Amino acid sequence: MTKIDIEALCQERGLRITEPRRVIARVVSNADDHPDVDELHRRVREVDPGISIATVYRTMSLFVEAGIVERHDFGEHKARYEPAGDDHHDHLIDVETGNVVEFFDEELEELQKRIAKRLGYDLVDHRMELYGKRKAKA
Amino acid sequence: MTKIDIEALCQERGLRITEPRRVIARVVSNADDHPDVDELHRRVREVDPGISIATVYRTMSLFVEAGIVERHDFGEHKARYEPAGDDHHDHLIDVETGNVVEFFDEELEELQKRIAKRLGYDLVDHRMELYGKRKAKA
DNA sequence: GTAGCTGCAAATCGTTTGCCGATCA
DNA sequence: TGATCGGCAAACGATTTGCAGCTAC
Repeated sequence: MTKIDIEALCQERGLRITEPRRVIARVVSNADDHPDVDELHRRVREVDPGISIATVYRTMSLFVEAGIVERHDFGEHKARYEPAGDDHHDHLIDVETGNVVEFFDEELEELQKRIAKRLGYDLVDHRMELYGKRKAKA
Repeated sequence: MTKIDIEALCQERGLRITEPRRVIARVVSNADDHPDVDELHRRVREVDPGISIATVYRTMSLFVEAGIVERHDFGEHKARYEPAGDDHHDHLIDVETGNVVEFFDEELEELQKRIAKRLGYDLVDHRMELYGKRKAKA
């Protein structure tokens, strides 16, 4: 989905543009789901079987720091990633299938800020996941 | 805070009431913060230095399953616990001190259900944490 | 007495890191 | 060429588990 511009990314931080980084960037860019590291590694190896999982970890950290990828923790004790768009959104996880549905709700965003404020804090970040069961089709 | 009735708990599931369980129950009951396993273990050992961390883990799982303790993951990659009251609440974590503030907001609860519904799901559970920075005192 | 518990240490799982040869600017 | 990289395997931190002895019932 979101194209990752490694060239620019590396340029502006004096990093090298290497084959592994190119491949990993492409894989993440193409992901329209929320793959974990193993899944990313699997996809990466389809392109270049020599890339190690350590490199996937290192590169993902790089991307997260650069702000072009978001790391999530959906309570499975392992990281899941998605390309960071400019659109903020939260997640609803289907408890039966593990599927992740993205959503955005302005009212929710506002409410959160208001709650933080009421408690004497400025909202810096938030984590919000809904866990739901698909409603029976009517 | 919330008194844990191990006698009853063990009774109804055919478990033994042992010294370690008694001690751990007391420590958790007395906690008015959100201790992690190491902290629990430390407190437990003040009462009985022989209790191992494995037992703390095992017993906490027991309590969580029994629904008398809640396990949280505030994004530190380790569990934090609190006695489960009948009052549901969410958490705001002070990003500077790590302090946890509990809060409840009816509007928020409603909104979450509404959002899930809108997406075609019945809300089963939710996780919501606000991360805030204390506002400068006026 | 015996099934269930516990301590200990080893195993697991996701993730990080030290080392050293390989590679890109 | 020389600083970065990346592969490999060892290290790590939280948590779990196998085993063998202990204890509540």
